[in-house]
Amino acid sequence: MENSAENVRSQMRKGVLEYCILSILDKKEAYASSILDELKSANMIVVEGTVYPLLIRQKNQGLLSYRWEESTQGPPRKYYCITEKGRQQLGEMDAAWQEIVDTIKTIKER
Amino acid sequence: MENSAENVRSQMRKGVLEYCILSILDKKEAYASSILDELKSANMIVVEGTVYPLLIRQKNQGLLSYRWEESTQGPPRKYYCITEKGRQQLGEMDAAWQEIVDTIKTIKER
DNA sequence: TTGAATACCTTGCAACACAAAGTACTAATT
DNA sequence: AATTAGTACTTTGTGTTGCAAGGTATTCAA
Repeated sequence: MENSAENVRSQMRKGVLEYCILSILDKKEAYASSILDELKSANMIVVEGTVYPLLIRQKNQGLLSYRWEESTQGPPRKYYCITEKGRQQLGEMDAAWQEIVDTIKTIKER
Repeated sequence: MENSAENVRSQMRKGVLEYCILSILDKKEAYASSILDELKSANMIVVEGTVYPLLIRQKNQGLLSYRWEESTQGPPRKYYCITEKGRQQLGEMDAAWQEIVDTIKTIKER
């Protein structure tokens, strides 16, 4: 029922992943697999079944748009791109993140 | 369906709250209402319905123990205290938290 | 005895991450 | 031509979490 170390990380990822993905797409458009690679290289382990539904959710909320692009290596890719609304949301997330970081610092330092 | 700013914060709290509570109890024992007050004063808005079940969960996992203490002002208080196992878990959470903070820094700086 | 303050607890719901399985396209083997 | 490996996208079901809303119980003052 519990894999302590991994479970701790999994729970902390909640809500933060969405922030990571918007941040990645704020720099340049990308498709799901490449986003997965970037997250892994930044030490954030995630799986497909988490990222795909998340991208669809964000698209349905109007935070992202996408276009199909042919690939010479395999099936076509769905390139996601942040929207204006997505940038606003990202701004809110930057603030929320900073708040949480500060809160924990406050609690720890007391 | 959505109160964007608040919802963003609520989602980010997931998994982090547990960390905050263990951190607070690592310094000194406390009862639920006083923990709520400390969280609020550190800018982490939470409600009773969140904290009580969380404390019970952590107790059931053996991370906390408690004792009842009479109060001159109202009903008796349930003072929670971190256990050895709780301290170990807290150590893992410290590492997990640092990892996430670093991950986001990495993504943002690229 | 009524009300306010304090403190604890429960129920039902929505959001999220994950495991596991499935679909579909391309290119290199066999 | 058929099979296999690689790439990419999608869906279903499960467990965990935070929250709103409501409830129980104790003490003390008006």
